[in-house]
Amino acid sequence: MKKPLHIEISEYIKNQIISGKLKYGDKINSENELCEKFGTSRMTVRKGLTVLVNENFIYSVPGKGNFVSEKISNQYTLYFNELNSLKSGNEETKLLGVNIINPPIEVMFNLGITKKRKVIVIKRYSMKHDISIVYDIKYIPYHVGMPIVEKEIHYATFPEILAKEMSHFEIKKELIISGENPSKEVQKILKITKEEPVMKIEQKILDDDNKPIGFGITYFNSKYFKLEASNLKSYEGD
Amino acid sequence: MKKPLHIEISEYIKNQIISGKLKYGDKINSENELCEKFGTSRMTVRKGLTVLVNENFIYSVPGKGNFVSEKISNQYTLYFNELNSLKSGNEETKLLGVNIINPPIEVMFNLGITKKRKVIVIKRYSMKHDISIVYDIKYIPYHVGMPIVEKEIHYATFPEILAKEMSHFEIKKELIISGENPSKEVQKILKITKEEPVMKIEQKILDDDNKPIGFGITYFNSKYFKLEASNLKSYEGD
DNA sequence: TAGTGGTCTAGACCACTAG
DNA sequence: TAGTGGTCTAGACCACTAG
Repeated sequence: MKKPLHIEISEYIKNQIISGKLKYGDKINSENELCEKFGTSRMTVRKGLTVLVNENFIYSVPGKGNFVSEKISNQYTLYFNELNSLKSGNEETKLLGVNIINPPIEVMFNLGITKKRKVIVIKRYSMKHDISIVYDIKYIPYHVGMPIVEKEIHYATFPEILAKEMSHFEIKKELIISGENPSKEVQKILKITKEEPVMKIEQKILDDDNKPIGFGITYFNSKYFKLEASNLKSYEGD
Repeated sequence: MKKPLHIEISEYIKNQIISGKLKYGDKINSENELCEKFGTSRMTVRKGLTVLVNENFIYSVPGKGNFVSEKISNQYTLYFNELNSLKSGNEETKLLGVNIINPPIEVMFNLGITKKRKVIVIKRYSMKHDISIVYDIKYIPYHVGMPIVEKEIHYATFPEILAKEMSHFEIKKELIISGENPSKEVQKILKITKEEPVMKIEQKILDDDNKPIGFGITYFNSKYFKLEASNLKSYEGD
């Protein structure tokens, strides 16, 4: 397996950065210098540099050159799947009920709707070894003729449920994570006392125009569940 | 501002996907078809497609063609800065103390060290409008001659503190987020009772060989702080 | 065998930068 | 004015796919 030349070029620059030879703000070799050094054409050099630009190792300033980026960042990648968070696979998801109701205030606010608009509520919870760990509530603005498929509701994640109604591209998802003492309802489902804290994750799904199309709240028993995040990105993280 | 041709090509494909004309698994026009359609050369077409590959809209199968990706994912981007989480800027960070101690068990475990190895502890907290919101503790394995700069300890984030010791590239960072009842120490600093839950964020910094080089715990008063994440990526999220 | 994407060449013209 | 990166062309050869 011979490495393509453009990969060799990007690794050459990357090594200069990792080894410390090049530091933040430094100018790297110009494209023409790299062409000469590797005996190749500019298109090949540029292909190698594009990789580094995408990985945020370098940035380019037209007319001046390519420069090393500041790499320290506060950015992490987090995976959140409200049903499958307990990765072991021993868990069991139960559907508590599906109803059409008048929206509570919190839901009106988060979905940007008035109290006249009915919403569908889906309540589910997950157990593992007979311990209730997750309680999940979803709210979706109701409109007549909405196809609600039992199997989906039972096993699908929120984006999956909503994807049926729209192109599944360009969905915006937001999470708000907090800790709180459980309400009576949550205490009952998770079988905990008021003093045992839960992690609350609010999930908002927005369409292309930033209009909310779904709002969910997931409560986790803090004793049995922790969220994890890291700065290593992987594509298709399911 | 005339748009570059390769951008027009990538937007053309993107629109086909967003509008639903192309769905998951569908084959998009071949590169040669796109060349003809846009009256351009293959390199330009490929440049347009590369953008879509990087954004995970399409993937290519050599010998067959380019295909639309599955876009639903559970991946979110989270920004975490233990000192600057209270974005408003009204907050004030105070240094409680720096000490060299024998590591507690939790720290030994997370740093992968024995009890013989001393660690540096840095304790800081942040207030906003006279309310303590964040209590932050950092542990770093001690070695002689370690340059500890007062100003850095006071104001720098964990990766920044550690970056001095190594190339700041290729740092791996992991977060574990949970909810819990505060210990006596945390109660005192955050001025809360045992019943008021805190959000606990453990931060582990690893070097290239996955060896821990720093461990931190940040406690947030849940009443005043929530973590946010979304699926929109932005580079340089500071 | 015809078509596909992957790599690469050797040029070109452009706007911009900085002395 | 010389050098830089941004865009684009019109080719080439390759390995792979699938009928």
